[in-house]
Amino acid sequence: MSQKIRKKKIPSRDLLKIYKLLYDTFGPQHWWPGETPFEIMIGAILTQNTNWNNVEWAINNIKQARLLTPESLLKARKRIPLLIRPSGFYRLKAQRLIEFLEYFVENYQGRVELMAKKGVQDLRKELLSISGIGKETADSILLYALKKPIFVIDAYTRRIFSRHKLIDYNLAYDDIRLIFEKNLPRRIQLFNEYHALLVRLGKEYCKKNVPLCNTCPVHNKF
DNA sequence: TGCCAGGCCGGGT
DNA sequence: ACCCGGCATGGC
Repeated sequence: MSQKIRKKKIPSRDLLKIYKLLYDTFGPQHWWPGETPFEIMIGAILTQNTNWNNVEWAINNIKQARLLTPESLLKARKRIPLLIRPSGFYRLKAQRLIEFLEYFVENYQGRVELMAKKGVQDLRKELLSISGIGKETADSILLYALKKPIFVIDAYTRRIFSRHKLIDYNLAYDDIRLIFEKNLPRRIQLFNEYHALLVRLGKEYCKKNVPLCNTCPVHNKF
């Protein structure tokens, strides 16, 4: 039997309460872990279903090859699979990177500031039209690279909130996203920190086959 | 050692 | 509208 769908909306104060609890527990997470918006974009694609350590390894390979710019990476497209090999699914991700790079260079000259001029909803549609960029990847790019007010949902978010019976695990991505966006102040920094804190909590306490332990800082707190 | 990691796509039902 | 197999490496 599947979990009951929560019928009442999650009150805004609950979401803020959880945020404060996480922030008080873990402190600022300084996300996204990348030095430039472009590096963040690359990382968002490479981290799909992949441990972040492997992604860092891959990004460092690109850096050491001095190819961490849209144009240079696109020109060296044949080297991409080998460079990003540690991040897994490397042939697939090489294709995805190339598709994104072509889009980025052709439409915005590979310049973040030009891309960021466009409205968030238009950008989201554009990103989602690229094969290999789904909702979480698009939203990560929008929030962390382009500083747009979009709340990123990931497996940890879904798992944490469903285990605490605040949402149905199978609720659609955008439905979960809108719960956060509608019940929180529309602030970039809040969206940034909240998602990062959820990943932090998830990594330490909410892995796939490990039930939430009673030392989880959120356990029985709301 | 098997399971997992900050998904996504395409084909089948 | 779901459901599933495939994609791949490295850490524990």
